[in-house]
Amino acid sequence: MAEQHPETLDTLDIRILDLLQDDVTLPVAEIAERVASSKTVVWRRMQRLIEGGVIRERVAIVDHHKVGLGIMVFAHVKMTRHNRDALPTFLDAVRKLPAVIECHTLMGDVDFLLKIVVPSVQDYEYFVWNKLSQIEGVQEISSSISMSQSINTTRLPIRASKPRA
Amino acid sequence: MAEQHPETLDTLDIRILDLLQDDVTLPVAEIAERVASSKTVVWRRMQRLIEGGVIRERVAIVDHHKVGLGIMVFAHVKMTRHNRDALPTFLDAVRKLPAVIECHTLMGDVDFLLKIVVPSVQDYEYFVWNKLSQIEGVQEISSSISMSQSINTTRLPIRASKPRA
DNA sequence: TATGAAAAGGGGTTGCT
DNA sequence: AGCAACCCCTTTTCATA
Repeated sequence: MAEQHPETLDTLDIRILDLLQDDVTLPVAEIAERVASSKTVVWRRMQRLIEGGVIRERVAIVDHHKVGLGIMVFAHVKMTRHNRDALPTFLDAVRKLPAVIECHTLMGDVDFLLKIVVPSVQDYEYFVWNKLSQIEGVQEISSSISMSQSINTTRLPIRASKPRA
Repeated sequence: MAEQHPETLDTLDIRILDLLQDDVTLPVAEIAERVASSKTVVWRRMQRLIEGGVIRERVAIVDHHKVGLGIMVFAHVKMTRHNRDALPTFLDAVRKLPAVIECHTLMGDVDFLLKIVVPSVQDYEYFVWNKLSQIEGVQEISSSISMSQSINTTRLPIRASKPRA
């Protein structure tokens, strides 16, 4: 397991992150102005946030409609009961499918929740029959098409970390 | 409705997007080298992609564990049948809840799928009772905690747009 | 009209105080 | 922590095909 415990973030860190979560292209000087601090301080904080892995990555977010990936689907995948060894196998297999942009292990009876993007419903049908259901140990797949994403953000609501109870 | 039809993207656009989806901080010169093109050409393409909205935004992705938002939950929300006017109300209300980072309208009987991040299970309990279930028209909420995110990327698998059939 | 080169400007980065 | 110099990258302009 990687170290993923909360870092100690003060108000300044949080305000910097708030801005960066909206726009990484903001000049350091402007961030400094907005958070009422200095260029040097903000720059050093940003380095710490990046090196400490608080900022995992800085990326371009692409509009899925604009690139012909109009269909977004959530697929609940249930695995056969007696083959728990198949879980890593499933993850390896699913990692090779670039249409799968999220894969969550859920508590409860549904084993995985996948978020998938494809060009069309036909493509999704193909994907399910020829890719997903072919993976060993997959027992049941139930799919829900997302008709619209009224909220779809990468922005996390960061607050000052509470001291551990 | 905003124009969201696929743009015509050639191989060069796609290769640029592939790099930018991983790292927006790459210098134009280096992108040019990697895609075997020139600085000027790549720069102009990037401008078009940004202005055309293909690149929706350029953001910092924050590790939710590192900022104390260790609990990620998917909530299926079912609305009361006879109050379809409540849908926009629901969306407005949910937009005011920063813990909700995604809200999808699904086909079928479940009306909404929400992705929510909170510090702890206790916070989620509070969130459901005092926020989510208080919204008018909400009939039923069923929640699944994500135990782990083995895939969690913003990267879309972009291919050359097929001509419309 | 699209490209390449090169100049000009701004911002990131570093070292010093 | 602040300041300032430096260097690199972005952005613009201009010349060319």
